Amino acid sequence: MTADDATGIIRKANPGAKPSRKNDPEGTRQDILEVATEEFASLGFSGGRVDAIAARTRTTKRMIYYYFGGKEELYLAVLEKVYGDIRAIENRLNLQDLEPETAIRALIDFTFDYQEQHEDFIRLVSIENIHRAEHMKKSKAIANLNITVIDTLARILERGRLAGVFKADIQPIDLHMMISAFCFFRVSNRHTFNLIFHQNLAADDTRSRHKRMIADAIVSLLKTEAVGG
Amino acid sequence: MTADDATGIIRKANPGAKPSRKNDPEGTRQDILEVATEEFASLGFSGGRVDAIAARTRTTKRMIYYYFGGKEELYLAVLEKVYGDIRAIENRLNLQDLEPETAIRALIDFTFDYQEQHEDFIRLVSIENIHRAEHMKKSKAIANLNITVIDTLARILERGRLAGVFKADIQPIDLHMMISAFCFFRVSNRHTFNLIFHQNLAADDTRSRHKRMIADAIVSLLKTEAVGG
DNA sequence: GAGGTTTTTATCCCGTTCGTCCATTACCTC
DNA sequence: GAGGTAATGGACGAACGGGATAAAAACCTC
Repeated sequence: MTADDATGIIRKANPGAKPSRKNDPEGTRQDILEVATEEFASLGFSGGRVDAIAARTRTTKRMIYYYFGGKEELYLAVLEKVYGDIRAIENRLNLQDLEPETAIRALIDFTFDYQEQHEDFIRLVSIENIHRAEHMKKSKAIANLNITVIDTLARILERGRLAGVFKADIQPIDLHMMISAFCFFRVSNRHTFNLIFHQNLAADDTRSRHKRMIADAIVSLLKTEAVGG
Repeated sequence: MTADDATGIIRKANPGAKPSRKNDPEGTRQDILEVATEEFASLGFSGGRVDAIAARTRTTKRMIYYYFGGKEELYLAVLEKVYGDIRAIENRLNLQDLEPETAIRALIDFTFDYQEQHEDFIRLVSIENIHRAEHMKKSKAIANLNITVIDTLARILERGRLAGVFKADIQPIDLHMMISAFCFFRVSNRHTFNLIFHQNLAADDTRSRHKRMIADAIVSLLKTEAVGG
């Protein structure tokens, strides 16, 4: 195996000579981060291998330590990236122009689709919970993330109550938890669930049925007067 | 450290002599299984250490291999035990004498409490999903488990529909998924959720509020006529 | 183009960890 | 109590895996 094969990239054509090196700090960093995301999401923190990550990048293991410091810091960087992504998108949601019920349904729709399409995110969150969020606790970036969903929900609920469509007294965070729980579980637990109940939670018809069911459950909860007790 | 200290158990008093050994195959097996449950639930399959398990049993690592064959088989035995436990309890539930709504609320109540009280189970299920249920797939014991919850739910739904209290057309498995999702998420994701939203999902008042909310959501879903679409 | 800094490559190191080997002790049967 | 089987203990091995070291190549600045 020649050096050419090992690196896989030669940017200048310099026949007969050693392949020249091209520095690309940001590219290298991103490359590592992307591969690490896959590795950790797929195998967990303990299961993920630094050597395996290095092997799939176009660079070497040394660069991981150079840019990130170590396995844990790399994992944390991955975590910060995926959390940053979802918050950024959430913050761009604009639901204030919609009718309360429509707004809630739109938010559920978004959450449902996002979670379904970002299995890596779901897996990383699950993994982090297995670790009792011990890594996340060290992250200032995640602690400082601007969470607007709760405010968004609070305003929708308030408008709904004023309009008389929402009668139940539900706290925004609780509502968010309920929506997340539904959407998250379908993805996070699909493997054991499918196996035990002979289902296919990834199937199209199941998906649309579930989406409707979840939205109906939330909406009917909000519309129903508390039973009291 | 003497041999006495190392084993921790001397069943016969034979002063001045080596402590005698007592064979206890079933006890040894159970001992290992219990410690392994804690270890794997706490640290995951990759994170769990065979040596650590052995150290906390009253026996040695050799016995793990003698009785279970290896790390993976031990982990599978743990999985089979906890799944067997919950199914056994579920199968003993008797909800057919209750009014449909009361029965549903009782089932939710049970599920909620069981999940909350069996964090090890929740964690092991999460862990197994991280592994895409690859270990569980190898288990005949789990595949052959008798799942009665779905039948129970089906009968409650049917009775509710006949009585005119339940109007929505919901499939038993979907309903079970929804209930599980709620109850599971609160426990499985509590660490990241608490951190991000500055909550305490383990607090008493949160717990009872959530239990009521979940039950209300399910019940109002079932009682509400489908919106159609 | 010289000097210093940043980025990169190649190789080595040592603690950890799963699993095994072999000898020994308890137990059961006749 | 003799002989065979089941259960147990303790130490050892070999591979793995995270991380470190040293040196070279590219890049930037003046």
